[in-house]
Amino acid sequence: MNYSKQRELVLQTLCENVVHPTAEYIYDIISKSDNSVSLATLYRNLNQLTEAGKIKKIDGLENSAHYDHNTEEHYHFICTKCRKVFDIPPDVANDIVKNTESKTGFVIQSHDVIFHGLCNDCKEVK
Amino acid sequence: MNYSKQRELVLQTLCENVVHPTAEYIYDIISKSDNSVSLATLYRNLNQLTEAGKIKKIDGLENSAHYDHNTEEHYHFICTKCRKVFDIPPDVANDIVKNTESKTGFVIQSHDVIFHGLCNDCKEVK
DNA sequence: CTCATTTATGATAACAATTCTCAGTTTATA
DNA sequence: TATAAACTGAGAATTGTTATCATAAATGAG
Repeated sequence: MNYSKQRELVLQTLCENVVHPTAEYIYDIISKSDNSVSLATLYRNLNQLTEAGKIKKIDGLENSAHYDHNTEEHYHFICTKCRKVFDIPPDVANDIVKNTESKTGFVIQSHDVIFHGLCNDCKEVK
Repeated sequence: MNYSKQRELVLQTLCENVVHPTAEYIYDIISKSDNSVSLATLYRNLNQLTEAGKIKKIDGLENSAHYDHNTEEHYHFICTKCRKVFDIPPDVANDIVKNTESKTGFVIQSHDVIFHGLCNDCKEVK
């Protein structure tokens, strides 16, 4: 993978955002800055960075993929009301991989956990 | 929800298939039979049945949604080689909801777990 | 039964997210 | 500093899914 200004900018933009943005969101942020990255290049780079393990793609949330600069193992929670995405530490399901492998015999390469529900702000309001 | 021949057929086709088919797969099967259901009706009915809790939609696998007639709590494993989808019993992560709720304070309405890896057939072959 | 209302259907257009194509540009390297 | 490899932008193409709308089937009160 060669260096490119655009890829650098994509990665940097993702890292600066604590939220778990979609491609569209990243595109909007970059477009508002002085620089710019075309949509095709943005998607290409998100895929390449994911492939290279430098970022993580989160599927299964709404219609479009979200991206995460945090590549450490962790899970996600999406609030069904405000739609915000939160990180969940992996120790809520400590032996999930070991248990599944021993129960099935399958080899597990990765796993994702997505919770849906109400975050602390939204659960208060009726 | 009124009765309809088409919805009945969609549900029946899904139940007869142990695999976790996509809309396209169901459409192909139905199309090969004497009856038929238009694509629009198929999607409409899959959504309605999901809404009514009679089937389950599985997001986060590949590009398109898969559907499951098993509405009991369970997880899924997709083989990265043969692309087959397997059921995983929920007891591989017994207290995952309780742990997450007590750790975060969030109210969890649902959660999904998806494993990626090699199934028993595919792990043998190098 | 039979008409009115509601709900469902098929055909197809529209849509959103993403990928592909390709000619031109940058980057790395010999 | 020339050459090959990798990257880019613009926009067309693809894919999965939803919306539109005129017609048809299901329901249910009289």
